[in-house]
Amino acid sequence: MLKEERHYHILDKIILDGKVLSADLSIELNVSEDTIRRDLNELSDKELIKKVHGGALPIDSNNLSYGERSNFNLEEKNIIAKKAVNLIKSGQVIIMSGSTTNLQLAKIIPADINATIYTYSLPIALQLTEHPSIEIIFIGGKLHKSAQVTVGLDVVSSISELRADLCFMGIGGINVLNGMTEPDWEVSHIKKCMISASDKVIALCTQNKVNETKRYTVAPINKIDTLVTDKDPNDLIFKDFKEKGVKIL
Amino acid sequence: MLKEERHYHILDKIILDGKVLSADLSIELNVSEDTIRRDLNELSDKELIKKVHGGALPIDSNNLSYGERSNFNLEEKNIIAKKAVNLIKSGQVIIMSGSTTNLQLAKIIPADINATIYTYSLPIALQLTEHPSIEIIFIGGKLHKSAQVTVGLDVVSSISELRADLCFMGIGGINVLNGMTEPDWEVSHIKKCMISASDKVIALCTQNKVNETKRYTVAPINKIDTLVTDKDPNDLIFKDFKEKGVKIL
DNA sequence: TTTAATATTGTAAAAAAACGCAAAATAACA
DNA sequence: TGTTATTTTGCGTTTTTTTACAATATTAAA
Repeated sequence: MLKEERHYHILDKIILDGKVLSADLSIELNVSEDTIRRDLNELSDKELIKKVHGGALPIDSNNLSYGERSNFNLEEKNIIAKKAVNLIKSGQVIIMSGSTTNLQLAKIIPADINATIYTYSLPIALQLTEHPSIEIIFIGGKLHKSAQVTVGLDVVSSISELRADLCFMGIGGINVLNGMTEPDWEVSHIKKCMISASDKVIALCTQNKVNETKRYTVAPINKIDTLVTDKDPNDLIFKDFKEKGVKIL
Repeated sequence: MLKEERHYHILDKIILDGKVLSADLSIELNVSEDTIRRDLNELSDKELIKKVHGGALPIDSNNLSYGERSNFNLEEKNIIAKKAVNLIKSGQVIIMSGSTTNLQLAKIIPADINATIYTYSLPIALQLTEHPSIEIIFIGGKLHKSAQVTVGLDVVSSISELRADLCFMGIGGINVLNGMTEPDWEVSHIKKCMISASDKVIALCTQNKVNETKRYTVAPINKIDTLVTDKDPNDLIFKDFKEKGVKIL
């Protein structure tokens, strides 16, 4: 086994177990404790772990990862995600659709939030596994390969059986007259279920989706509680939405 | 063999095995270690691999999941995967457990195979989305973060409702007397369901799991149809298994 | 404090890398 | 075609890295 492999193994184990013991690692990796100590010293020099008597501990960086990430991107979807993340409170049950905006949102949920999130998107679920306290329920079904989400009757029936406080929904198009619309029939159906399963519906919506209309209807405009957008909420484009009782963020 | 060919070979192997050793490559490609080192240097200059003492590692190993990275038995698991992949035929319905051996298997399913695969492992599902014709059904439920698989009652009940031809199962331990065993209660339960849902059970098993016994029983030895291993099937260690009617591959 | 576990330091041996050079293969070109 | 330049490769030598072992010092815990 290569030295770097051992290093990765040690880092993984430290994350998973919260600590490592030199003696354990020596047996596990089949090298002398001496070598392990040298490994720990190197990792410690790189400030990746905290070496202590008998082994090593993780370097505390809970807020680091969050801070690092949230500084990074300044694109539209991130603006939306940053606004939307404030709507999440501990204890809530949340459904997320499979949009990239929701993926960005999943990345920036603060570590101290403690909620249950239902999703049918593989990338979002994977992202959420890095969060320390979110409970993730993956909604199973037939996997749509390119979109990496599950679809089909299983998904529909699973969603209809649950109740959520919030539902974060990416949208295909939105428009005062036709409400929310989707280009894909199956997705439109799933989103209908999501809406009726949730107390509040939050639509995540980049500027370019406003006043678009797609083939299949999801819901009339008044079903939406809050529309989160990358633009100024006071923009004239949202006037009609406001009159229908939709909050703009 | 051309230099470029070697380069492709090295890159392939690094993706598949998670590492390469200069010494191995030298024998495998029939050139001196010197040449291999020069190859590795070039690939490393192009930032396609990470060269380390003794060989090289993939460059993006830090965004791999726990299971994919800290995985010393990858070569053995690959040998198993290569044997097991021949058992897959078009038209079959297959259940896969969440082991890394199954992940390796998922990577090498030939493109012309046309089957339906049920899984409850996020990494396996994600891997399978790259296959052109496999139909993937993801079994939903509560997500176990570090293992990146769904667990719980939802999974159990989903599995009990289906029928499969084959079931590829990673195992915690195996032993003629106690049969298949698992260290985790929930997993043991899920695997029981998998077995009773499948016509044939294929156990994927590295040498070191043989004659191990874990806390929870999954099934007696005669429930296993085929045991796929990285060792020679004629090894004496498998004698007792054969007498119980288990095929060894 | 005493004792057992863990660290440190120095050393030696083994493995691997780097270097320089020359032979061989390949490409370039008159 | 023959000649020359370039690339590729292998080999011996030197240097560096990695590792284990032993002796000694330090730490933590009973």
